[in-house]
Amino acid sequence: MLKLEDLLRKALLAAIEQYGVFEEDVDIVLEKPRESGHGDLSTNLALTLGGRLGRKPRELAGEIAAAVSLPREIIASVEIAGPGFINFRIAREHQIDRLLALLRSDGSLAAIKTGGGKRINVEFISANPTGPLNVVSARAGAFGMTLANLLDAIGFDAHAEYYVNDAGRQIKLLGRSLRAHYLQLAGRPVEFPENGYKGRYLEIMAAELLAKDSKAIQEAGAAFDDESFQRIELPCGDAATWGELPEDEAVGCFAKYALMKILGWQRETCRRFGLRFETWYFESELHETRRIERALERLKKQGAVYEQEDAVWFRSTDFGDEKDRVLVRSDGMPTYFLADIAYHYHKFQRGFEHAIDFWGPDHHGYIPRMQGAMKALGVPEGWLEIQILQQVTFLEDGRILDMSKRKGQFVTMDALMDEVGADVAKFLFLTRKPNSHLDFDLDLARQQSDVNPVLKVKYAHARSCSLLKNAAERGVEVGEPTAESLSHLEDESAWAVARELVRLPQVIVSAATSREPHRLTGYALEIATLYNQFYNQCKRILDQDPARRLALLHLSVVTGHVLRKVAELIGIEMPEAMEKRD
RNA sequence: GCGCCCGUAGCUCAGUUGGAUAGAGCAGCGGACUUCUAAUCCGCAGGCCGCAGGUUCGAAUCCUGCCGGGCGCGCCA
Repeated sequence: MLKLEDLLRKALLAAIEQYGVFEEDVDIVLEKPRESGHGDLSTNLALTLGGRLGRKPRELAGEIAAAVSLPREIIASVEIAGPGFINFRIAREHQIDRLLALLRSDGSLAAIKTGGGKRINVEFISANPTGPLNVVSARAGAFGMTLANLLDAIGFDAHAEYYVNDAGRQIKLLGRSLRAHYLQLAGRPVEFPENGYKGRYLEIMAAELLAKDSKAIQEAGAAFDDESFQRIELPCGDAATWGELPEDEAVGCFAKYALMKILGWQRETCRRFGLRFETWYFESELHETRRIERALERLKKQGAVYEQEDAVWFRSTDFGDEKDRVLVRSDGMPTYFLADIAYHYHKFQRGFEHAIDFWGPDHHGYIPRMQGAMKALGVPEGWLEIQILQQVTFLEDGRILDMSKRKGQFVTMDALMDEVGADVAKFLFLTRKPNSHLDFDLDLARQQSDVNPVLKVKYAHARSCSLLKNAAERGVEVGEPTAESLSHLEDESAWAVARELVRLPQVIVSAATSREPHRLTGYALEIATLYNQFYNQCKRILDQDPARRLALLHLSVVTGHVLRKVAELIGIEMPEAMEKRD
């Protein structure tokens, strides 16, 4: 695909030299016209050039079209149309080559690997470890993972990362909350902490701890066997004795236990959702390795810091923020902001050439100060890229669900997967672009019916598989598609599928570079629709004469391959058969 | 009040980074099952692309100003 565009660009450049226009003067845009009647590729070159040269675009287009020289076996026709578009129609032989190139390991999907193996860090979800993962994290999960997959697909080395805020007030509050639940269950009067976590999960956790005690602790700890979680350590002793400890110490033990349990849940939820994080980065590590102080020192050295009213401030107004921000509170505690600076600075030091963060819309006001801090630390402009994922509103019975964690009334990511399945959820999240709000109607998603676009895609895939299976059962030798077999592709509906299939490399590149993974789902749906149309149009493929039959079967081979490729990027299953529904 | 995001069919949203006659799904109406799996397909109807200016060959897309909605504006995280 890209090679073809280069060829056209070169030819067009040669054709416009006569007007004294050279490569550096123009940006030649080639795109697939919306209407297939307008050819396979189109350029607006004459339109943009017309104004500059003081010529009528349509006339100019005619001249350029006449001057452009292209090999016949690649470009079948060059036409001018509309106000001055130049439209190219790709020769059948070359379209077939492109279809075949999709299947080759050194083909068009290899050609888009232009990232040079550069390491890119993609951080997403990073929810507080104070409860089970909330559904609002699911969208970030789907986007982050798919973007990481896309970056890998274009030749980068993407590194999915989860930041764990396992230090600070929230954790203390978590410990106090669990302790209160535990003591209450043990029949001891205790005041529940203000703003404490009241979710059922903590009551259950407390009950389990009360019933099984050290055994529960051992079990929770045993869940962490891999490297990322070596920081997780068992709390001292057993729960029965924690109640006797001074409150501060007891809180520490309860907090450790709660953290261990909750991280276990969160990790399991991510696994179930198909999210593979290469690193779980713990905030506590930043404290232990003194990176927080070191980041502060560095900011001080740059003169970006001052003291006022016992607190330490970052001069973020120097970097376009609306006010300066506190780094160290007057009680001597570093703020979340400072820890986050240290974390991102360390991310930079770890050798990533680029970092992408996915944040919720409630954090957008945080961007200027974070970017300001990176700049102050000498991190190159643009190194940190922050993507804001807009809000998801969940609807049930036509009403908006309140997702507040604190009130203990929330829908978990696990509940979502129980209800609609991971694939449906992922696909639906990825049908909207990142910066538009998403209404997720649970009643609708629960229906395993045709309102679910993902099923349409899966069905199209299963259909292509069953067609091939039936062919085999009838003794038809299918084998691999070749230029010869596909040369018998005649049906217009089949070519409509083919033309869409060969766009795959471009779709991947554009989805990756624009950070808009939702283009993948749209593409998959388009393929499914076109394939269904084709399937309806070309009745009884297996009863056709052998040459045509083989061409259509081979088109199905490529279709299946492309759908699986997209599914792999999105992280969903593509079944070979669907259960028959009556 | 200031900042960010959004405003496209009755509903939920796409719109290939400024292109040709603005699309899809659902809902509505009418068709196609002696089926290679109908979870499908075909047709009809549905639009002031929030409003008003501007930029240019050309704007749903870019700029400005309004209107409407969401979110944010802590020594919280």
